[in-house]
Amino acid sequence: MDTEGLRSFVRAAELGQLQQAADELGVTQQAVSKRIAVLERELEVRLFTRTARGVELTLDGQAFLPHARSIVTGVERAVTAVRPGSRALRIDVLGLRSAQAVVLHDYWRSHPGTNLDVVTLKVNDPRVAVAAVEAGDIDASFRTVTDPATLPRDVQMIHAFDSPLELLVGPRHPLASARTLTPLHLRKHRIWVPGIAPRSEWAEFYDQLAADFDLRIDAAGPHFGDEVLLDTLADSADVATLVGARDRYIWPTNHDLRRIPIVNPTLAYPISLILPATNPHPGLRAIINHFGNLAPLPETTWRPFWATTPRRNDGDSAR
Amino acid sequence: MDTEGLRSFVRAAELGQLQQAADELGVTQQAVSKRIAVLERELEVRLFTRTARGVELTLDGQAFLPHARSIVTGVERAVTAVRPGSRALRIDVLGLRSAQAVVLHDYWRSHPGTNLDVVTLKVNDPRVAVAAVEAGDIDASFRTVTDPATLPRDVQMIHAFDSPLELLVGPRHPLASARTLTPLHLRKHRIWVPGIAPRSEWAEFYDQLAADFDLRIDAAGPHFGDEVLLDTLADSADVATLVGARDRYIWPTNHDLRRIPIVNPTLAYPISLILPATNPHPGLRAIINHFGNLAPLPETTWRPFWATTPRRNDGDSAR
DNA sequence: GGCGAGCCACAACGATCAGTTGTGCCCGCC
DNA sequence: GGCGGGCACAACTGATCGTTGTGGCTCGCC
Repeated sequence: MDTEGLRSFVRAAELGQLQQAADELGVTQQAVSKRIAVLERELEVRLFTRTARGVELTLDGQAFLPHARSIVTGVERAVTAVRPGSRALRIDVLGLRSAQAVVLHDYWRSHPGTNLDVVTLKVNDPRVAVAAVEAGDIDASFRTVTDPATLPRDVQMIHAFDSPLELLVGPRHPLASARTLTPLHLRKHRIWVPGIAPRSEWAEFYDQLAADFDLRIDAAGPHFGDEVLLDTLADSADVATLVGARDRYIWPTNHDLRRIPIVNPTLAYPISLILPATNPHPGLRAIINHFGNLAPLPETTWRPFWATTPRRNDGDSAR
Repeated sequence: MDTEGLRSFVRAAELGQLQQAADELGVTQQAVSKRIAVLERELEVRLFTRTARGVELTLDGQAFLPHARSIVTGVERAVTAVRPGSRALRIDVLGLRSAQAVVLHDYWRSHPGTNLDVVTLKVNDPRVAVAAVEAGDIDASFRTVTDPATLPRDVQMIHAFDSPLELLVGPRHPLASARTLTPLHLRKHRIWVPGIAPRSEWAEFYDQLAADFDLRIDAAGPHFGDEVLLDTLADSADVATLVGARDRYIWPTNHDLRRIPIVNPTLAYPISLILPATNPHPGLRAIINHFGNLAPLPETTWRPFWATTPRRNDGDSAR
């Protein structure tokens, strides 16, 4: 099916004449007539009744019209999503289940019609993200560089929001029945956080966390996928892991895992946003404002060093 | 833009290989490669990075994919909407602002995903609606035949719901400040209901209403459109009209019109549904059940004769 | 390092199709 | 009856689609 044919059909239905539709579309009347005929042959249905003064929708045509309209507008949206220069707001997230994606989804649901495209860089390296922002391939990235001094002049990083951590354990784990936990409760228990690249910001985060609270965090080892992780947790009586409270990890009900909030202090993973220092995409401002609507964390919240030292270009510069 | 190209793109993106996508789609790998190339040329953007083991989405490809998906599913929905035999539930209403359309819209919003097409027959004659139901062009019609005996054997009419009437007046009308009215209050006031075809069920309805309550209902004269009607009402100190309480007539705020409910007795226009007596569209049952959720009217409600005499095949036969 | 397997792109070809011009038909209107 | 507006059919041409054949590339294996 050809979308030009659909566009012709929609315009012809709206104008009631093939002739006018043809003029608008910059083709001959015969071409529009042919396009409609092709559409009708494809659908094995008559879309218009031809009259002396133009065309009129049949019942099938009436039923088809709204669908055709939505396809045509869908095509327009699809084109603007990638059209260089005038493309939709494009933001890089770590994964579609991450807290970042959840927050973006919340924003999008409360702002229907926003032209927002959520993508994930193939290379898991904040420097690549910075380069992509600098090059304009993406408008913003939810990644973190722990040393803001390494940012190019035309790229800035701002604090987006904090993601409080929760303990995720299986039913046989000794902490499984707790309603809340403090970091001190986690001592001596093995916390397994697979798939952390060495020297990444998560590696730094967990290193600091382990040092500050004397925890046993096992951040080495490969990650065989969420399924394996969840299966392991469900079966184990002594392994737990940490997840973001806003993450949307969906596990099958048969896993019977528990999420237990950690308080006194709350442990926050700071989510940053990398964006151009000058002329960011206009749609970004509303999203950054949206971060302010998220439930704030307690004053006592623990954060890694790079979120407690002053950040370059924080806050106002993006508004 | 060709929707087959979009379908190929979607499948290739999902499978990560043009080859596999080609096999599934029943064409050669080269054809899929070409389709993608055409798409890329059209969008002036690279959608895939080609690797030795297949293809991988670029950022632009990631941004484009969900849009392409929605277009492809839109095409499928559009086709099933008109495909004879397996088409969407198609219901004829008097107009998109009528109470019937509002109730259908309510239903559709509370049952997302329902394949529902709302159409309007061009010829405003219940006999045409009956014929269309009989022929299978539509699955049901919100029209009324005042004499059920005229229905063919394989077509039935059931009572759908009642639409209580309200008075619609401009600010200068003497009844404009009333909060509710009884039919007796309407005596001596001119009620203008344009566009009523002689001998139609509305003509009968208003004739009976005028006779039973001694009202002055002017149901003759052509209808020049809702805009003219609303303009006239807004300016006039002595003309009023009747509208259904569930209708969704949207008027510009500058019209400053008032809707005044009529009670003691409530005046109900009965909305009927014409549908096949045997094997109605399976989706109809849920809609008919939905009518039961509407707020019931008082026992004392006034109705025209054809709604107070026993109706053929009422109620259970449709369940 | 060489080689085969798997995958994608380019080339050439035939069939089909889209759009153009020219023309005829139909209907409503003067 | 003649005219005007609008749509459909016919014939033609250039573009396009899908096919077969082929080459280049990368990875993994011996």
